[in-house]
Amino acid sequence: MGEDIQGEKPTLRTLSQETGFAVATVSRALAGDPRIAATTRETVTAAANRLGYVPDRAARRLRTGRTQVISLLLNTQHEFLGFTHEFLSGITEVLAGTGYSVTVVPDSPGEDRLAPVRTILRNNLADGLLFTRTEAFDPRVRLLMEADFPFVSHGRTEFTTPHPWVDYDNEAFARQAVQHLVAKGRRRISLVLPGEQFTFTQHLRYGFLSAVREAGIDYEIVAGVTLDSPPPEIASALMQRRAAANPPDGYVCVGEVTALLALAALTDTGAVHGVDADIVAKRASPIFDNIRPRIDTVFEDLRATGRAMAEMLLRRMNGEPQDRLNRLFLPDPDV
Amino acid sequence: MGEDIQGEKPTLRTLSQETGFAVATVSRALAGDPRIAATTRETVTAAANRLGYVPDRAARRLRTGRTQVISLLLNTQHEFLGFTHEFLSGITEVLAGTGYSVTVVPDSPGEDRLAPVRTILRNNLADGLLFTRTEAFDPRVRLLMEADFPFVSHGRTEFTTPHPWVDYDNEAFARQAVQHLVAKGRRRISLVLPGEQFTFTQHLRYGFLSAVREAGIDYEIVAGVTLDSPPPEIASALMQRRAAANPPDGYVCVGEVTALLALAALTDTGAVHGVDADIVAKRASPIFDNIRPRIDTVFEDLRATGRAMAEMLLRRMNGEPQDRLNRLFLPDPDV
DNA sequence: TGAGATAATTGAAACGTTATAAATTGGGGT
DNA sequence: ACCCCAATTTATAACGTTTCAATTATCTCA
Repeated sequence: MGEDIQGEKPTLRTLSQETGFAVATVSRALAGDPRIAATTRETVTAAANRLGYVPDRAARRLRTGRTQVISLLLNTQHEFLGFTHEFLSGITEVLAGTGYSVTVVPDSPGEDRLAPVRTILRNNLADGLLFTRTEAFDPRVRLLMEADFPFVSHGRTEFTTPHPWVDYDNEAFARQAVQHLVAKGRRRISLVLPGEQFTFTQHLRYGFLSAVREAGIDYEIVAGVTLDSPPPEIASALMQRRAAANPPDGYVCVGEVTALLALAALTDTGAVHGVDADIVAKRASPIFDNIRPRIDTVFEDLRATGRAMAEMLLRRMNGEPQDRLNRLFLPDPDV
Repeated sequence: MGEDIQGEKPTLRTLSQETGFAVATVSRALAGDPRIAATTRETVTAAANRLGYVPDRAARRLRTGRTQVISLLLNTQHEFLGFTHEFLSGITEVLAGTGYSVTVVPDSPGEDRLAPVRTILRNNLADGLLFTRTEAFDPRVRLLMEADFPFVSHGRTEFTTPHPWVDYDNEAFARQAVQHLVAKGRRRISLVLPGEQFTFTQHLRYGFLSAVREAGIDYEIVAGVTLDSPPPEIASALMQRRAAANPPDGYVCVGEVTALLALAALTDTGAVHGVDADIVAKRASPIFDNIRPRIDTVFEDLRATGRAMAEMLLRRMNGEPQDRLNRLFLPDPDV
């Protein structure tokens, strides 16, 4: 491999000198333009490989306006312990080798959620966008659709215009979790919901309510806190409830942290998991395998989610019709 | 704010027409060149603000060769549950507003660890690099030093040439953990180490060994597995040991997963934490607050680590002498 | 008053690529 | 032999920025 240290980084001009063709010809040969003779394309490609030519991203970007960048809005709050890691791994896995790079942009919950999107649009910082924690009438979705900018949301919206999304069937999860608890004989099931603004909160509520009603059992949705409340607040809400009369005997937990909080609340009030109450949790990491007592879980594969979103974004950027680009992950109970 | 939709994106030429100065003058005025009259600078800056001018990254990059990008090698294996999230949050926190963006590059453990670095160097994909899991004679460090490319490693090396790094004092952690267990009366302490190639493995071993020898107690380093082994393998190694004669009565756990495994091993073999054995763990997330029984922990602030690394990289890129750019985080025991 | 310096500004080139439009080549048909 | 057309190739401009070298305006001092 007598490659590099050749001196300078090879450019189209280098290839032009090397092959004798003009720069423009070289460019089009590498682009696979059918108007360039097949023999020429071969010659040029061979030279490019030999010299280790790689197109300069800045130059291409300046000329074409395409950035070869995909941005991910990284939310600072997530209920799953390995959310960022798994999700990001899935995304980079798909994008490796496509020439796209992934930039991470913080999406602080307190601040204007539109600001980072505006910056990206205005300054042309990316060719596509991925984000999570989608709201029913998410302003980011509205803005991106208006701008006709490629994106995939993690979570659906309630807009009538279709757009690409990847989601997990939280309605089915909630329903199955309740049914599982009912099968264990539980008669009063408790649920902590995420903030009202998120679409998946509605899905969870609907699945939960329809299942408890169908089973004809009692239920309660913990008031005053959401999944995003500080854990101590959730803990104290759960504890207070257990201290009162007629505490729940079943918990549906939408994430790992809440599941641990519920488990701790049981333990700390002298209740025994499996006897006085049961927990069903959605999880994204394997840690529950190592937590005692074991609690029943449903796995949400966030790496696969990241992969699906990245693949879908690539297809969207390739111009596929938007209304086909949707994917709903169904719960795969390991309970 | 009568900004945008002005039609076209404002460029230096727009500002030139707007202010009457030449493009070159506008450029230097915005750069704060002292050879440009103060009044001119004001005029130009005002116009830039009014029109919402933002320099085009591609053009600047093409011209200057600087990418305004910092790359993070994201390892797929980490012992801490929120490693990626916390670390990345710290980095983006510091880089927000500096004009640098962060790209994430996968660093797969099985593959050549140099490959992504080579690509970044060769294709000029970034101005600086951050990475973790540093080895004693890390080939990435060697390559980057040769190329005189700015980077900060998470973890030290054993090269004689100094380079910027941020590290956690794992030797002190191991020592303190042992001392804590000894103070509780424990006499046979067990440790699972990371792979031998990592520098911090040596630090952990040294701190551990010197503390147990000083205390004159027994110890064992779990054989056949490392922190990166699949959790079931670690679990079975721990279980087997507990089933044998004279099991350990103390565990030093370098991460959260191992701590949970140790706890599960105790529970599953009928031993009681706090009675038959104690665990001290390093943790990076608050989840242990919610795990019962409570185990003693030492907190490693990975968000602060990310911040420190990003800040240090900025300083390195600004030309500060390398031998000053080091930071060792000391364990802050909450035990 | 003007020479010589200093301050301020500017034209032009370049970074590496792609797209447009024009130029060249080689046949085929008459 | 000549013209026309298709097949290839090429020169050129442009994307938006920075910087070198050159120009112009302003000032200082004999």
